[in-house]
Amino acid sequence: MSRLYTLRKQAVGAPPTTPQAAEIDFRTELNDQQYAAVTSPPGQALVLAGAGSGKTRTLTYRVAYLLANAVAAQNILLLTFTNKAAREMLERVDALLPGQTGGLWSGTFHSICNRILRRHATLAGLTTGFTILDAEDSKSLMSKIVKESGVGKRVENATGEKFPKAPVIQGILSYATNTKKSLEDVIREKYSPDPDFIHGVHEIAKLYEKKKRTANSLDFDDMLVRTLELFDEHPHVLAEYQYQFQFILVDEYQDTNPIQSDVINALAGQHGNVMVVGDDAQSIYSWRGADFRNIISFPERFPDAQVYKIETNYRSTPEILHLANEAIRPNQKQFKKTLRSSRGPSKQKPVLAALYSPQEQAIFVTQRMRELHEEEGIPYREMAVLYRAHFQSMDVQLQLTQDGVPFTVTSGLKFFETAHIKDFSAFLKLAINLRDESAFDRIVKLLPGVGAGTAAKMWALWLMKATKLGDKLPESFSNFMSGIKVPARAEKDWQQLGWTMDEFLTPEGTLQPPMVVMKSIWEGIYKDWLKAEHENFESRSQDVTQFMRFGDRFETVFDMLSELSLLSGPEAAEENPASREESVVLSSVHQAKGLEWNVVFIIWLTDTMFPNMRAAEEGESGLEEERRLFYVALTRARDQLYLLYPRMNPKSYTGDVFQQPSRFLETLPRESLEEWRIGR
DNA sequence: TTTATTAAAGTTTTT
DNA sequence: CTTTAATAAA
Repeated sequence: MSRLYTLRKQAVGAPPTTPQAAEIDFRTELNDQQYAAVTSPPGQALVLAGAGSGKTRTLTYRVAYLLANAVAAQNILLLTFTNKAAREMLERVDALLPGQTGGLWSGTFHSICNRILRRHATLAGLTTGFTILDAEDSKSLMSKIVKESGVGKRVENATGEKFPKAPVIQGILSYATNTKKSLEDVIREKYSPDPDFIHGVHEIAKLYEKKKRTANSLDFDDMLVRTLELFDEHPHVLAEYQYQFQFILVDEYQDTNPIQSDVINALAGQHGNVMVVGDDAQSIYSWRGADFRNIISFPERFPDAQVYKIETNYRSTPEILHLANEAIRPNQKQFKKTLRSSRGPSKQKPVLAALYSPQEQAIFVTQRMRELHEEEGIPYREMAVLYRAHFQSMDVQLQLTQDGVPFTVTSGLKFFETAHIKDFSAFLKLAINLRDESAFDRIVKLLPGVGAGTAAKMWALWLMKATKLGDKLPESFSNFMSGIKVPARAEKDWQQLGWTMDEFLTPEGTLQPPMVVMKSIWEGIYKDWLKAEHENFESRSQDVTQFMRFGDRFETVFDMLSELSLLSGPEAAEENPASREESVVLSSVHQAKGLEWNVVFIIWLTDTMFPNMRAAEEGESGLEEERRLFYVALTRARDQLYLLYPRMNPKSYTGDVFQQPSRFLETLPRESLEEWRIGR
């Protein structure tokens, strides 16, 4: 006879009992609204926190509060938008309650799901060494499928219209997955209602799915999908996690999409202790399936939910806040809330300036930054340039370089996405997952005389051998590889590669630690390839050295790779040594979410760029999202804000084009702005 | 048939 | 600047 023995519910509402808890005075360190949210009883809670209102602080103290009330760290799950946000929050909790966060799970949905899948790889139909396809990997896999299958050609012949390219198909599949809509609906809505198209994309999707399974690899969306499948097929696994995560906290809830919502619901299970924090006005990821109505409908979906509002803004000057409030006002769909500034009036009103050209805009930004730095002593790291799209930062980058102002770009060229770093890590990926087609392709195409055709033939052979081996490491890579034919001029390199990969193995037949493996790759083969391939060998080899330093932190190649693929833009940039120095930040508005600076320049505020023309064409909902994005941009600034746009856009072939100022600028109250006329 | 080279054109936002 | 398309060469 088994017996159910229930542990008493942790008393969350009870006064602090541990000695550490006594040291945190929650009442005085938080304002009334924050305090109410932090001390919320178990159950569902929605915290609506305006921009700059101490959202992170609230979440941090909530975690501390739970810990202080004898909730064990391993019973808490903290879901954040970036891994960096998770790390920072834990550091802050650790400052409040030193050494008590061990065992707490935190990170993005993707990293948490990845962690779960690694633990139950076999149950999920994978092997422990499964690899992750980043956006580029899955794109090239997809285009390979389109070419190989001939589906594109066939559909084009049948319809006379162009078949979508790999990135478009990928976008369609991903959107369908994230919104849980049917593929058919999404194609109709986003592309074409033609049955030939729908059928074609379906076919591609199937082949793509099959290829991923054969390759023992997952793309980003798969991490969530496969976790949910795992829970579905193995209820005891789900139960284990439901039991573990007694308290779930979700940051940036306004940007969660239906599939992420499913993950939350699955984990919350019976206890339902879920606190979600967000701001509907800052929902900017609808194109990734997020729906801000999620946050608005939360109280309806969970009738017992407590709702807390946090409305005091500690970040911005009243002028900036007033501007932001006015900017978002035209949006019909929003929670009404009044953000009050806790600060006194500023000495510098927000500035609006029209520049003649993008170059002049860049000169203005650079010159003003240098002034603020040299005359007012504002550190460079306290200044940022924000824009709607990466390419809009090019002029500024050029000018900053010319004038010797140090800067970091948090988007665009991401350290881990540069060709040489991806090449380098492909060796590692292949070592832990012999079936990784993307990695194989990448490596093999580095050989002289090997292109797509030869690579495909080699892959067929390789896969057969790997399958025969059954996911174990070969005893000798060189033997394993010797049976595969390569073109005459690649022969020497191919052999060398085999010998190099032999060095990956320990005498016991397991994989060496990351540093040993990476040294082999570098010394054994990649150094020479890189030297032959690129002129700027020096800077690229420094990147590789930096990458090896990153890898040295991990005990196994497994750990290293699973972390690697999940690093997002801003955090990946931090691995780049240049970014740690004192430097100005250039960032897309999306990536600036959750960050703040003393001085913010928003550039390219013209009517085709911001709002983005394509988004504006989507109608009112598209425009509202652009407006929220503008709101996010404005509320990043603490003290000084510069709104800039060029009057003229010089294009190479059509000649100069006049620019309309952004329609968002028209609704701003003039009395809160200072217009600067720019002389030359 | 496959690879290497050269010319041309086009760019939202990202875990 | 980066990716794709067209052409030359092996």
